[in-house]
Amino acid sequence: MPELPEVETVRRGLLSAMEGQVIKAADIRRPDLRWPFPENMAKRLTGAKVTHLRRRSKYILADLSTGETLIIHLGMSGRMLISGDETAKFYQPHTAIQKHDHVVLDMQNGARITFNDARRFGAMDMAQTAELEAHWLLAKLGPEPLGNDFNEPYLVDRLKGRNTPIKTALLDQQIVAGLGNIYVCEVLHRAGISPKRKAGQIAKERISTLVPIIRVVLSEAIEAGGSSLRDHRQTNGELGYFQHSFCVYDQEDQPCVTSGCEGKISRIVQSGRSTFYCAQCQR
DNA sequence: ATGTGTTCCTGTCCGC
DNA sequence: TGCGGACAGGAACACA
Repeated sequence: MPELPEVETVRRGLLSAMEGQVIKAADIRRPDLRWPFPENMAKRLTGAKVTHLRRRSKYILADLSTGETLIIHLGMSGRMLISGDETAKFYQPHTAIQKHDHVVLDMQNGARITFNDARRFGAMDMAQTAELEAHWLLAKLGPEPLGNDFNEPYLVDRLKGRNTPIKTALLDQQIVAGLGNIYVCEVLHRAGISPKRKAGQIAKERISTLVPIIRVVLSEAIEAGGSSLRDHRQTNGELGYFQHSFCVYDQEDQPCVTSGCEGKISRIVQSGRSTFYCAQCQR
């Protein structure tokens, strides 16, 4: 799925078509994604103005004039595509419904937002905006990696005593919210830390280096429009291009790009997920 | 409380 | 070509 940079790319792409605009009609084409859609979702969306379009971790949050917020998660394969937006830099005409188009929002300004998700690991829910932070999907999330609450003392403290590998710890959304498999691999490579090292056994000076590296990697990826491997698309259908900057992810058997390193990228499996790293320069 | 493995679902790719 | 198995940007859940 989209990790934080991909979700942020999608949010930015949706801004001009959605923020400040009224939802004219909502077509909910099946009863559920990962979970059932909320009661009367179409009715609750119709006629509402989107006052703000925000992001929390990997969730897109559309605050509505009705006092509710639409919560959107893209899962592994979710896309949001815009058509019919006259103000768009790259105009896309409407197309016929495609396979796996599950939700279609028609805006008063003529723009259409289509949520497409082949694997249906995505989700949508609605909640009172004032009570959003208590929503079960959001309540336990850790701090935003690009925000001030995520800092060196915080991370050192949260990893203290943890017996799980650092790779697994950084994937834990309760520790830091927004990293996924790609960016954790890339971050650990830049930090020169082995993904296998127990989180609680890494010197605090080394843990501290992770904070700025996480910020830089995510920021660079957002700048690049995210990473498109299989599913991720920007809202105009364009690919992201951060995948061309991968040092380790999906680079099994490639030579390590660290200057002076003679190593080769390995793939291992941790907690059921692929980890890519260089055993030579990541210790 | 922490750590690990399974599960949801569809599509694609690789080897035989 | 066809078929089976592995694998895919996530994360809730069940269990040790």
